[in-house]
Amino acid sequence: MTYRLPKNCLLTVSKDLLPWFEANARELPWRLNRDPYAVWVSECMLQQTRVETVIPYFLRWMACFPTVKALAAADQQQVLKCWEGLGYYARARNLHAASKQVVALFGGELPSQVDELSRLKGVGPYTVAAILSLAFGKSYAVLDGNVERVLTRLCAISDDIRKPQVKKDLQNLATRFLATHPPAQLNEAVMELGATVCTPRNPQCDCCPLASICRAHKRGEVSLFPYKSKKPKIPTVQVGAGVVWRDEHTFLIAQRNESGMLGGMWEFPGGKIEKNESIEACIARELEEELGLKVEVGDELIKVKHTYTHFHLRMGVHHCRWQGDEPEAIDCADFRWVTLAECEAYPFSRADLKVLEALASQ
DNA sequence: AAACCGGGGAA
DNA sequence: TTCCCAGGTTT
Repeated sequence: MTYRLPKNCLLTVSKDLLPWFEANARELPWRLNRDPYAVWVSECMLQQTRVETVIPYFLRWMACFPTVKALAAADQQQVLKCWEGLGYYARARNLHAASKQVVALFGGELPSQVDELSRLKGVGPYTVAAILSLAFGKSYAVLDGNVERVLTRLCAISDDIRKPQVKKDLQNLATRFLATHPPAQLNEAVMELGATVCTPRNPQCDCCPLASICRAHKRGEVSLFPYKSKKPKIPTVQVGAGVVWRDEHTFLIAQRNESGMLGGMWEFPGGKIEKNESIEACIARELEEELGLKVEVGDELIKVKHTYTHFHLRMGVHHCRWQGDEPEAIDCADFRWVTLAECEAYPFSRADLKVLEALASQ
C-alpha cells in the first residue's frame, strides 16, 4: 500500500510547519547542542516515555556519564541506579553495552552509517533515523507515535497502525514527507506538532499549521485517527515476597538474573503463588528455590499493587524469620544482607521501592 | 506477526 | 478504568 500526501503538502510544510516549529519549539536539554551521544541518550530515554519524565533523568545521566567513554567505563549497577524508576530497564543495559561497542568498534565516536548504528544494542529503526537526522543532518525519517498520529490524520489513513505492514507503509510515507526539507528540523517539527498540537485527545486544530491541508480535519473526523485495534485485557499475577531479617536492622535482598524482566535489578526475594498455595507456603518455597533458605514466614508487612505492561502485580510481602543457614545464589544473580540505609545504593524496581517505603515508615 | 518489556500522566 | 507515550528485541 502506498499512501498519498495531500496536495500542496510540501509548500505548506515550508511555509507554515517549519516556521511554526521555529516559533514554538520547546527548550529541551537535549536540544542545546546536537552532540550525537546526547541525542542517542535522549532518544533512548524517550522511548515510550514522556518528555517531562525524561528531563530530570537525562540531566542526571549526562552529569554521571558525560561521554560514551565514561558510560562504557561505568559499572552496570551504577548505570541501573541512574535509570531507576524510568522503566524498561533493558534500555539502560543495552545503552551501556552499546557504549562499549562504540568504544571497541569505533573508538568512542558514534558512527554515522545506518548499518553501523543498527549494529548497536538497543538501537532500532527509530533511533537510527533520529541520530542520523538530528546529529548528522542526514535525510532519514523518524516514525514514532507522534509522527504516526500526524500522518494518519493528515492523510486520513484508517488502517490499524498496530499492524507491522501498516507501520512499513507509514515509514515509507514519512520518508516521502521528509524529502526536500531539512531532515533535523522537519523530523523534530512533526514530533513537536504531535506532542503539543496534534495530541491524541483534544487536538488544537485551530492553531495547527497543517490544518489547511489535513484530510481528517477537512472531514471533521480527526478523532477517528489513528485507528488502533484494542489490546486484550491483561491478567493479574499474585506474588509472595519475604523480608528475611538476620537481626533487628539487617535483611536480605536478591538480585534478579541478568536475562528477563527487570534483569540485574534488586528485589525482595519471592515469586508467583501457585494454584491452591497459601502465600506463606509460596514465600517459603521461593526462598528455598532461589536462595536455599529455610525460613519461618511471619506477619504481613504490606500488599503492593503495581501494573506492568502485560500484567497486574499483586505482591504480598511478609516478614520472615531467618533460621541461620547461609543463603546461596541458586536462582538469582546475587544476594546481600543490608540495612535500609544501604539499600539506597542498589537499583530497585518501582514495586520493590514501595516495599522499602513501607519499611522506612515502620 | 505476535509476544514481551516499566512506569507515569491524563481524562 | 483506559489510553498513550520521541520503541526494541525475541520468538
